[in-house]
Formats: sequence, structure tokens, C-alpha cells
Amino acid sequence: MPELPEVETVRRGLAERIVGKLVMAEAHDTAKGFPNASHEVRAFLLGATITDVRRRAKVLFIDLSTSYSLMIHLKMTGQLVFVGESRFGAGHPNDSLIGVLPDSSTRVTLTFADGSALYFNDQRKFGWMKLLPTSEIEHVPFMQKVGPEPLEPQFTAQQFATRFTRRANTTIKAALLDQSVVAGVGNIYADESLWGAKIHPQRLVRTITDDEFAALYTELRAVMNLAIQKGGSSNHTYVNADGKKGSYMDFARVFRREGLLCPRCGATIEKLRVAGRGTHVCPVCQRIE
DNA sequence: CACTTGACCTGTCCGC
DNA sequence: TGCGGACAGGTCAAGT
Repeated sequence: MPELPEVETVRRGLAERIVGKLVMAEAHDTAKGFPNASHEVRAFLLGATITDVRRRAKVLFIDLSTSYSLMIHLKMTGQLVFVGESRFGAGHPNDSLIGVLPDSSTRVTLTFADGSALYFNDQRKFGWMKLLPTSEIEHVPFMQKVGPEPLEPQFTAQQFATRFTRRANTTIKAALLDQSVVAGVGNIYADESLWGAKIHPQRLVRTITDDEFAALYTELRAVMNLAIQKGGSSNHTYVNADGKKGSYMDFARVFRREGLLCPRCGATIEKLRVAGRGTHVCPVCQRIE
């Protein structure tokens, strides 16, 4: 469930809290969450200092002073929660997590020299973390095929529309979710931006007009920027680096609002299945033609 | 190559 | 109340 705005929120929180910290220890449960945690590879993690926290699409990178990086995908239920030095003194915002983490969903724990810790939790074990030389990130297959960042200032509406030509015969929703078209869009922001642009998710890409692509570009960026401002969306498991939920769902206009009224026209919002995903639509505003 | 479907997981919710 | 099954969704592999 973490999409671009949620991953960006986590990135910002971590960048503030862990850059400069020295990694003292690493513990993980099974091979699944950290598949390449061999002794040799861990040598580039233990004793390293964190130099940066970056994001590309829905992937996070924690760069280390050893020229290695942790590459992390949260998939649906992954969390990266920092618990600070407040274990040695009251008043820290995430005091409430002390003694709570690690829990049964904790897959990896990084402990820092000052006693603080970073927990990678993942209830459904879809997420992963791997350690690789920083210079090899660009060669990872996903990184090679992933599309442009939709919020980059230089990303234009024209470029956005052109990216879709390869997916002319599929639905606009399937194409929006395709990470090689545009990076970072998931189910929530696909539905929200299509509603904003008044485009039915089942429309075929080749039927979308230039004006509709322009509207979708504008809506997608607006919705993602608002979501970042609100700290992301929390359906159930998503939390930021402090273990706190985001509030975008309070602003959602169609997502998970089936049976409620469309805030634009008052029709009843429906839920259907498009591209194998639960899809929310206003049947009046978003005509299929 | 383009496109769709199933697999990966486990907690939650719904209906019987 | 208990239980089975559907559902949640990001990405990849395998299928058409």
C-alpha cells in the first residue's frame, strides 16, 4: 500500500533521524526479509555510518559510508520505524513505541551506536531489504525500466502523455499502475487522480484525448502533493518513520468510499474491479462512453 | 512484444 | 461463536 507519497514521507522522516548514525548491530528473522544478509555482505553494514536516505519510485535507499546501500521495498504492509534515544529519557515523540517494537512483524532490526534503532516490520512479508554496492543500484532490472518521477519539476504534461503510447490497448488504470510508464502510482492515487480528471478507469488508453491526459497529469501531481503534505494515506498498516499514521484518507474523494456520495456531483460511488484491483469510481462524473 | 492472470503472505471482515 | 473464504495490493513470473 505505500505508494510514492507514503514512501516519500518515510524517507523524509528517516533522513532527519538516521543520517550520521553508526550501525552497531543487525538482526533479522528469516531469509525472506533480508535475502542477501550473508556474513560477507553484512561487513559493509556493521560499523558503517548512514550518509543519505533516498527514494526512487516506491523504493528507498539508505546509503552507507562503505559505498554500499540498503535497498528497501515496503510493498503493501512494510514499515520502517525509528525508535529514538528516548529510551534513555522521556519526551521523545515515539516514546509510545518503546517496549512495543520489535513485535511479531519485525523482520529486520538495525541498532545504532547511540542506542536508537530502526525496525523493518512487514506483516505480510512481501517487502524486502537488500544490501548492494551503491554503484550497482542503477543496474537492478526494476531501476532500469522504471518510468520518470511524476513530481519532478521538469516532468511535463507532454512527456506524461507520450509515456502511455506503449500501452495503447489496455485500460488507463492498468497503464497508470505500470511502474515503467510513470513511477510511484499505486491503487489509491490511480483512483483519486482518475476521478479528479473525470476519466473512467476502464477507458482504453487509445481513447484518452490530449486534454484528458493533461487533466490526468495535473490531477495526479496535485493528489500526490496533497498526500505528501498530509503525511500519506493510512488504510491499516502504513505508518511513517515515527510510527504515526498519515491523514490523506480524510481527503480521499472516491477511494474506499463506495456507497457514499461523489463530492462533485452527488451520485453514489461504486466499486468495481479493473486491472485486477478494487477500483472506485463515480459512475456519473467518470463516464465510460 | 503487449497484455492478463496468478503467486507471494497474513490479518481482517463477511456470511453461514 | 466458529469457520471458510474473499479480500487487501506491489511486483514479478508465467501464461495467452
